[in-house]
Amino acid sequence: MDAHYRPSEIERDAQQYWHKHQCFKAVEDASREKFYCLSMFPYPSGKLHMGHVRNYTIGDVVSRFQRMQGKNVLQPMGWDAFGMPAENAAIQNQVPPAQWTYDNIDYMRRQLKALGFAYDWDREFATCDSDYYRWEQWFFTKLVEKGLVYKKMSTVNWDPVDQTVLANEQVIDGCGWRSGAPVERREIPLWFLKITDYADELLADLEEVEWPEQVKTMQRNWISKSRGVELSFAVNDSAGGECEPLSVYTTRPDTLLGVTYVAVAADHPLAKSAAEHSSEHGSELAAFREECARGGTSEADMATRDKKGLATGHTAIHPLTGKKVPVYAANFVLMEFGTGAVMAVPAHDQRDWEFATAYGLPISPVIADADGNTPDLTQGAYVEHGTLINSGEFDGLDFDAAFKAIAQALAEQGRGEVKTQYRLRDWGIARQRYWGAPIPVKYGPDGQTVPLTDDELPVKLPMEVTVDASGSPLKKMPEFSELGDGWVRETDTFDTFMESSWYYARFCCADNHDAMLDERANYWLPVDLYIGGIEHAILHLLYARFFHKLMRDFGMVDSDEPFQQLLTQGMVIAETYYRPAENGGKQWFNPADVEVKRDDKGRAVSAMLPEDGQPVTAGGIEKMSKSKNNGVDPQSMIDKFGADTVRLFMMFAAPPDQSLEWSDAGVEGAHRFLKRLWRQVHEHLQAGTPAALADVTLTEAQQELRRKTHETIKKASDDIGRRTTFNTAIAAVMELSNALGRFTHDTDSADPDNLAVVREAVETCALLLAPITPHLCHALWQQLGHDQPVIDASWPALDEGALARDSIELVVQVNGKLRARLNAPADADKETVEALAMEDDNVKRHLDGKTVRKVIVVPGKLVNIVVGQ
RNA sequence: GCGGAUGUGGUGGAAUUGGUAGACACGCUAGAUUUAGGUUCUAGUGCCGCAAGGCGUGGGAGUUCAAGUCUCCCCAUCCGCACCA
Repeated sequence: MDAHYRPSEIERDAQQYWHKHQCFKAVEDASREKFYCLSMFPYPSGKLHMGHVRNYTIGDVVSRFQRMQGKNVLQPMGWDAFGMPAENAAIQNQVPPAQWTYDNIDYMRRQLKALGFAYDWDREFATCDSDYYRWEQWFFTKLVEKGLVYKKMSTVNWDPVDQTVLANEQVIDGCGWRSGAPVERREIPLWFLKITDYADELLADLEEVEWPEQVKTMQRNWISKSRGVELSFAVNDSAGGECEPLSVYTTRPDTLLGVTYVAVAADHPLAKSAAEHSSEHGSELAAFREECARGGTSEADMATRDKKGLATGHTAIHPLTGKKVPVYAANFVLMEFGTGAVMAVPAHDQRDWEFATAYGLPISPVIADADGNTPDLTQGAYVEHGTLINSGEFDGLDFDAAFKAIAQALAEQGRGEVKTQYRLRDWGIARQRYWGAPIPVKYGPDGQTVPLTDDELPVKLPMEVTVDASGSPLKKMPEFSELGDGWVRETDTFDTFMESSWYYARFCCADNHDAMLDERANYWLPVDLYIGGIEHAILHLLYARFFHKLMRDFGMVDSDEPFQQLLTQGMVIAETYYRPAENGGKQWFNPADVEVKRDDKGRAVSAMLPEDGQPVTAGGIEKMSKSKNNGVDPQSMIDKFGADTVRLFMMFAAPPDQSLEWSDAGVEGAHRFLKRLWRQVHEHLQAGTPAALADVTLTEAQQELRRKTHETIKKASDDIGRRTTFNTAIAAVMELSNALGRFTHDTDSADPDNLAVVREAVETCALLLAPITPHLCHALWQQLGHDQPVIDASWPALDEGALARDSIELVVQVNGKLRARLNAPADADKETVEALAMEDDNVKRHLDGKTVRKVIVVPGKLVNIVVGQ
């Protein structure tokens, strides 16, 4: 055995072995328990970043662990290949998006292979392969048949200079990112999927999956089912003429008598007609509407704007009292949301209160506070439920009774009804972009809208294309869009969330050219463990769950949920450094190029660029990104230390669901540990031939090392298998390695009996680390004389007998403060333990002159003696 | 603005069921060995204090024999918000 750890050779050899023996090819086998482990597939943006490495290392560790548990494991990999960056690269570098994408895939595939991930590469595909998206197009036409698809007008960001639709990401401070022109909102007809039809089931089935509670909560809040009342206000214009009644939804019908105004979205038809017809408010209102139409469409944009409003001049008639209240147009009411209008109760809704306060509108309380008094409304609204006041016949009712009575009163007049509503909106799936799957629809000369038939599919995306910043390229390609006889193709493409909503199922049968899915999907699905970033907690995961239910309802899968267990991994973050730039912005420097000075405690005190000797400013620890130039290239780390070191550091530096701070020193530490382990095995093999463990009568020291070995097996098994806290599993193996070092240091290392116990310990290290550092363990296992490769070895078995102890350490507290530690027999009863505690000198000193009031004994842990004066 | 999370030594983190705060690692200090395949080994290292001891898990209150862990309030940071993926 080589005395030195040489990762590049070891990793090459192990990877060649796996490749030659097709170790990771997954074959359906009904007689074996399956385990489908899936990591979120990457967008092929160029090269892997550390976030990918982290994500895929977690998946690989679990896959290899489950394999060692005897499961039939499937771990596939593919490419989420459609999306905007390919178009942006095309504009910048004049490279066709397809070429750019497939080149990136080739490079990133090599990187994944260099990291030694146990993928079944036979199942690989990219979503931009027509073999993949053809099924998506086919499925879309089936959804149309089933009535789950419709077209409606929707608001998009319009760049008036580039004459193109912008994504929210491309809107910076209300302006187009390329043109810099203020963005306008525009209404265009778009395709939608009826995800709201499945809202109830999407809520209910969250109970069925083993997901982090926080993710389930986020999804519940996103769908947000509420019970309320939809009611209508009659409306008069400023001249007293009758208008369309105004429909609003409220979850607080109990506060109906506290309505002092009504607010509508600026783009609500009522605001529009008021702007056009009202002489008094018209021009002012038109200007306000124009102002509201500027800027991005994202909800965060809208909600953080200063709350502004303007009276429309219209009045609404209170449906129960007949009282007249003003109708305002307001920028915080969203047309997309509900009816685009709200009834305002400033006494009992904080946002209404703030608006009323700013615009001098009346605030009238109708709910009593907890003491039954009129609530204090000087500092804000009173939003709790309570007993009704100032509400005429409804006075004295509590929330439930008032809800019922007021809903009934409205219903009797035909002015309202109880309604269940969801915050969830239908899924807009049309994009005015080139690099996506074409939506398989054609339009006829007489305005017909017709989904394509099976024999017209797939609609292949033309690969030779000129992409520029203005508009959709497909629109400008008559050879694509013109079908003759006045028929034209839809030129919008699918939202890329469509592709990522069912790829996990396609991996089960990616080679089937005759069907979207086949029976193999039911062998592998649901995915047993799905791993990916927390940033996907809502949209991607919700859409994929929806798609799974759609496929189920078409009989393609028999499960209700796609992902049984979910692990949301944290971000990879790193320090940032910058200097003020001349244009007023910041020039960012990569941490690898910056030298940090530290004080004698290791605190960073200053940083500078060795290149010019001038200082740079630390900008805080942020997510690795191009914009902050704080990314660390995985490739350079693999080249320097090897894949195993990178994998080990990634898994050791933080638990998987927390953010992980990159540290060069930490990577070196991980590398050091692997070198030490290699050396330990090497020295062990040099020391001689071990006796058979079964024949050895163990000394105390040997027993202790065996106990440590089996404690480590117990902890690592639980940490990896149940808790998925790989960092603590690694720490446990490090402890075993330290114990091993002490043992060989303190005892005769050539003694065959000692060697027997050491052999068990080093083999345990190799097996426990095999999922994490598979190349190194492959080599160690070979060196330890095994014919069978470690990839086919079983997870080590726990010997409960080795864990036994005669005595344990107990802690003695006096009034909760630690005063003594004592050794007690493992099976000592309460009385014995208490007596032992009382005998301790230091304990006696703290009891001196005081009365013992109570003694608490926690068996196997501690004694707490409570004393008073 | 709304929804979700996080906060522990100089640093990353550990403490799984309310029961010894700081495992493991980095860094730092001292010593030894070696002088080059990113050395290795030993000892020390939460803070204050000579010590006894006291203090200590973002801040403030509370429950408990006992709180990093439970409850309430506050602060800071991060993620998502429907066309980034």
